[in-house]
Amino acid sequence: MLWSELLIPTLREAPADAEIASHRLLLRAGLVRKLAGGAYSFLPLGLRSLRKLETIIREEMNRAGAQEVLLPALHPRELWKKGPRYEAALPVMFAARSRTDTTADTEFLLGPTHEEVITELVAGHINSYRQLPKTFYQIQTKFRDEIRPRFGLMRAREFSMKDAYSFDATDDAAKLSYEKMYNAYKRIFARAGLRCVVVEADTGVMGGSFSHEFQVPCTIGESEVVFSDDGQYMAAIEKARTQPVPRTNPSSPSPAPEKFATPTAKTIEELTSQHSVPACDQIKTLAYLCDSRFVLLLLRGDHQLCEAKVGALGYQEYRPATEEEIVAALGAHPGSLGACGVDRKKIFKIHADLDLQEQLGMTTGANEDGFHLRQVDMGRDIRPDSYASLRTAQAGELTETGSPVRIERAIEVGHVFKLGTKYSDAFGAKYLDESGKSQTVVMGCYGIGVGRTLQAVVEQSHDDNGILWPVAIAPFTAAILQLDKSLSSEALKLRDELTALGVDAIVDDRDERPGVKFKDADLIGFPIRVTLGEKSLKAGGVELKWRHQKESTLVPLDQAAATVRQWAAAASDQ
RNA sequence: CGGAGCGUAGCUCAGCUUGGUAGAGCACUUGCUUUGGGAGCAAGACGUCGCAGGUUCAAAUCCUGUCGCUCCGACCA
Repeated sequence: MLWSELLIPTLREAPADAEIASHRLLLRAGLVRKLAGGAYSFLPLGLRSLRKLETIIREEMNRAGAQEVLLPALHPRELWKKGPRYEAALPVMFAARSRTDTTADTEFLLGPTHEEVITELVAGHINSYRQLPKTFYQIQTKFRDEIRPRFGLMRAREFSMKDAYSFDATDDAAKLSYEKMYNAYKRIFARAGLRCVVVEADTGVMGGSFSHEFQVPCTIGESEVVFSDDGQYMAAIEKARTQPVPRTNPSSPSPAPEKFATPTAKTIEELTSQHSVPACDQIKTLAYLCDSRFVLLLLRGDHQLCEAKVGALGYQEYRPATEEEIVAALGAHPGSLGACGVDRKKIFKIHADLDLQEQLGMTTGANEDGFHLRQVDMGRDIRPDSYASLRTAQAGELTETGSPVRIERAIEVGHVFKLGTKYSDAFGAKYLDESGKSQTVVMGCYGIGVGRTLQAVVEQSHDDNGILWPVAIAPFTAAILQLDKSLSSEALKLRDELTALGVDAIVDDRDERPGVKFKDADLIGFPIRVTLGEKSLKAGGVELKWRHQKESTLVPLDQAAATVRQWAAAASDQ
């Protein structure tokens, strides 16, 4: 390829609306351009990298026995209504109106993901255990009406995703499929030159029995991952469980709860400062509407609710109750709420955090404005319907084995779920087993954000001058900087030799000063730079230089191609 | 959806307070010089000042509305 023929609009200055390094670099290096919020065009160089990443993904999917399909982006609304998460997914789906739509609802939705489509397909075509297992994958554009697209490709409204779906006869077989995908993912990210960690994760709206996230630790990440210092424990914040800072639990039951006036204490902090009740001795009472029913969530005063864990209780939809709803159900305003002696007819469930189990001598709201109760014993006075992990882990707390944890931000590049039968039940994906009995197919699903992964590589691998692409997904492995017009035939010959050896190279044939070419090559970050100029020829050939190293190597012109190939091959083997 | 900020040339930004003929640097075109880390000189081209209304003799500038973008938060399969 000739530089002069391609559209490579590098920018000397960063566009003002790009905040993070990788976003700025993708724009400055001329890899992508924004069309609208959350919608990006890939320019020739950006597309080359994207395609290389997709190729890696395809190779690993195929190696793991998955087969590729291409599914529509246009989904009938009826299909989603038939599925198990229509209500929950509705807010993020773009609707597409057809001319023939007559009702208020549109007939079509733009697919945010494809479990419904693939399960419907499989339900219609797989009838026998002999046809299982099967794993399908697709790499294509998905649409999500993100409330707040940001950071370029990191969270876009239109984005490329690889999704795979496994279908198995039994739960054990499904676990095997899951493991295959899990291992394929590790290979994919390793080949893409990405350092990532795998953590236990929450299944969220997707549902299912367990899942793992592939996370790239990075300060601008939007996920939080809990790591233990001894390296034994890693988990998504939505899943993490740690031991709380201990409180001193009285050894014997309290006397009966005692009401006391707290006219100006509406918060945990005010109760601590005005009435000397440590936060850890308080019960925080949060009112939520879960699947339209009133639910109380109880936490220790010094703990924070982790909303994802509310979903893990089995609720599909949940939100904090409004003040009106709270007064109607409890008769008091936020700041004086408690679960003692509440009218259970108005309250569907009371869920308490694990760290409240068997706690004695707690203080909580009296459900009467301006009053609290002390000497509250969980088992005697509140009797929650369940104890579950509800709180957010905090840095410095200990794992079960006693190692302190820290919390780091990370970019979620992949997520694998063992789904179970949530979708196959809804779509009637059944098969006949060996004994002729009808069974439900067991599923798993496995996603990779392709554009996000590409950007994560840039975020993880750059310096002040630009990107440092791994050989595997660089737009071109080598850039030949032709510094003198007169050397055009030498440059092209070198390019052709490299091509013949399987190394893709771009020739910077522009009529630009050397400095411009060096700067642009560094900015885009081609792994290997080949400098060809009168000066280098006089010195004995061409200069070869790794993007990530300072020193260059002088190589005779006729050995240049072979040497570049060696370098590239060595890097790929690592 | 709450909070904050920004929309002026392809990019970075000034001008707005105090209304009076649209600016700079970079990029682009042409010429000359230069040529190993974002060259110099000269000449040139490039704008419905986000959009709509209003005030005014006169609006990039003041007022109202609206749209878009960015950041923080909430949300996130």
